Amino acid sequence: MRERAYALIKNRNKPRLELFAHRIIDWQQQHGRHGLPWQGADVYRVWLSEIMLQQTQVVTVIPYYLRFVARFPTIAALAADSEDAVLAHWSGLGYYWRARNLHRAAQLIMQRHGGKFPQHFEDILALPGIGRSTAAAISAFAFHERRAILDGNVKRLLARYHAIEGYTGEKKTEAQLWQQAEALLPKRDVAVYTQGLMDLGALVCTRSKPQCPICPLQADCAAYQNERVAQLPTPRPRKVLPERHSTFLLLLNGPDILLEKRPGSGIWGGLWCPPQVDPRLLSKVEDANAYCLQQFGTETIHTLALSTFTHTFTHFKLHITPLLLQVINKPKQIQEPGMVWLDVDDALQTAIPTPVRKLLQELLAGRRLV
DNA sequence: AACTCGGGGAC
DNA sequence: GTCCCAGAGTT
Repeated sequence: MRERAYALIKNRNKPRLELFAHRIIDWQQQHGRHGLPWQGADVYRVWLSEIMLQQTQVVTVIPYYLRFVARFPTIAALAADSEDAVLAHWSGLGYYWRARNLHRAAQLIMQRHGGKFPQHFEDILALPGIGRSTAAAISAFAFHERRAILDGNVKRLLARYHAIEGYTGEKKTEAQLWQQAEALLPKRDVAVYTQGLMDLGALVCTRSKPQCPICPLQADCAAYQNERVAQLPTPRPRKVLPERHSTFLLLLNGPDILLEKRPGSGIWGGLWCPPQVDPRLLSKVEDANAYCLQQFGTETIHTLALSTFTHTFTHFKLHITPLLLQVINKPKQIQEPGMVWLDVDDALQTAIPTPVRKLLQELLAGRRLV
């Protein structure tokens, strides 16, 4: 507290905008995060970390990041490998278009930029999966360029610091926040400053129970002065989640299960899933046998409905009823190229979404593969 | 401007 | 259960 007061007096001749950055940089060097695996790494690793960290917290990302760089150590290695291999290493992290864009961008870098990650902001921004904020973060961290980021942490921090009202996802509010983010940029030490903003948002200016007493911005934080910290930023408008129902057809032939590749766009794009069917098409469980015979040419000798569970997405709830179908044949001729019979153990190593992974693991644990 | 993309941590 | 996280792309 006394140190901060002294800092304010000591820097009284500095312009106020510069003082903000100075406090962030000072705080980062003393209290920020320094041991993250991508900090100080090459631009490929900085890029990868920024993509993985979109809408995903640091603790969740770290194990995925380490496995990913071990498997794909360079842009060239990433570009040369298959999309399936990339998705398999993304399996469970969510927002799978991030992985497909990453893979596509790696190939574009090989073509357009001779395998060297572009250094110019406009070229970085032009890569798929990289928007304004991510391009700025890469530019700041890897190239020490003076660019403003605006991620969830910074939005919350600035909304409080300037007491900006309105949902931060709203265009008008976001425009104000971008303007502030640009205005507050320091002339130098942009990498440390950017990391400081993120860390202060993640560690001190948290969504709930922010640590205002130890915050370096407390002295002139508008929300703190007005006792509006708990009310800012304005929360996202509430809305009721629509609900959908789906039956997962778990076709089992000995140790093998039938999976099909989902289309590139939409939920779980590019991932492998058991065939799904609208439960309204099956008036009774046995209807699934006829359905599978017609669709896949399989003859079922035993059918068992497992208990329904719910998977919640950002915009809807999915009620999943798994239907276990023991089949006695595995048609040689696969109708679609996007279909495959896989040993359940192998299926767990491929690109599957989390609810499918949980189902397969329960299947193995329950020894229901007979 | 409004929607669509997962999954998990924190509460 | 709710809310949000190192957001971007599409319409």
